[in-house]
Amino acid sequence: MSNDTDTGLDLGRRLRALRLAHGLSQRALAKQAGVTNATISLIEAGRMNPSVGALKRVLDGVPVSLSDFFAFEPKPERQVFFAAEELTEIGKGRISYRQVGGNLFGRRLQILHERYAPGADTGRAPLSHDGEEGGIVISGRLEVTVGDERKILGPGDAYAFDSATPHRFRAVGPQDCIVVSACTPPSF
Amino acid sequence: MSNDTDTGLDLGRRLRALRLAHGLSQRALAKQAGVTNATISLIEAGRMNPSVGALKRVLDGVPVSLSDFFAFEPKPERQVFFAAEELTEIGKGRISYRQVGGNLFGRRLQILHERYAPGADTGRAPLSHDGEEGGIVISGRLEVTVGDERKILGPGDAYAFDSATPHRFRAVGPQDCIVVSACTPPSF
DNA sequence: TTGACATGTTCACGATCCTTAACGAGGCGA
DNA sequence: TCGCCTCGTTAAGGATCGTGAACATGTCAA
Repeated sequence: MSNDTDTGLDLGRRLRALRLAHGLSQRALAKQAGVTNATISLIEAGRMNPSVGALKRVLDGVPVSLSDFFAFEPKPERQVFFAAEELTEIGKGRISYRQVGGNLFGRRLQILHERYAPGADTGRAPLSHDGEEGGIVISGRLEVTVGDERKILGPGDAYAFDSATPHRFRAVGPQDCIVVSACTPPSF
Repeated sequence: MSNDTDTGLDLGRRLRALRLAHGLSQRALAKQAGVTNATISLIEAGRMNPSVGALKRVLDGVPVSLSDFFAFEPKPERQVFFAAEELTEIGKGRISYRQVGGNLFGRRLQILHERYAPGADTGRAPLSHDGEEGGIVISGRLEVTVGDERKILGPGDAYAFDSATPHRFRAVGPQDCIVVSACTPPSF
């Protein structure tokens, strides 16, 4: 750990995931929190060990309590993004189901067909509810943020993650975005 | 708040309560935590706003998680020590009741320093409320009637019974009788 | 392309943390 | 009483935080 200020807390990861899940830029969060964007950047980069007061101000800008912030346990790494050709075909009949991540999921799945207007945005997502979810982009372009990972997916690309991880979806580009998604347990 | 580093978090009170609850001195906690006793002292005094890493090290020495630490809601400040002249008089006539603590709202225990003039008598007590009470005679002689039992107590003697039982106190002998009593819940 | 804007990063510097090393108060046995 | 220990507090100074101001990159519209 050459340059890092390692507290063994994943402060940076935690904060970045939290911020992105709420659709905030570093400067936006900094403004709400009353600190500077440099502070956010350095904390997220793990290059500084903030004071409790500073961290509280930052979290008040989200807002999230210190207790909840530290209660959030970042999940162990797992494959999140799958290229189009990585999907496994499990289609039956005349419909082709191409499953994300092989047999990672259990059986209590609800599958949705979603359509995003250009620029549509899920905004913030609940920080922690049990379950898993995933989806496949059919057409258009979808920006997916999961934890501190962000990627723009195109037709055929897919995502899959644990619902406890903060996440966010946003359609980018000029056309509608169509996604087939699934989650468990079913969430009307 | 002249000199204080006030984060609105009661960091100092939290930490002190936690440390004392674990029977640790500042130096003992500091040693286990790998920080210096000065750090503990300054944090508890509210004269410094520790870094998250430092606070984590301190809490690891307890040990308590950051989440639990911040979830812990410190009780509203309440007076703990009372000088003799600070006890609030709630008696009248020939019996003096001097209560520990002025406002018992939200408390479960009422403690009284009682002084009976010679021959003073409580009469028959209301027998409705639940709870327990008891006391120790400090000086003089006290005739205690509980239910159908009656006894005269001298210095060092004590009593304890269920408040629902009819009871009565009467000072006997030539001198004042002093009793320290307690009951739960408070009876006003 | 160009400009305008937003994003995240980096750097110099004043403010603050955290340590080292003291101090005063209080308890206990000789 | 003395000596010795432990307690919590305080002062001085090097290390680090957090800021203000740049920088580099990417996106979008014209």
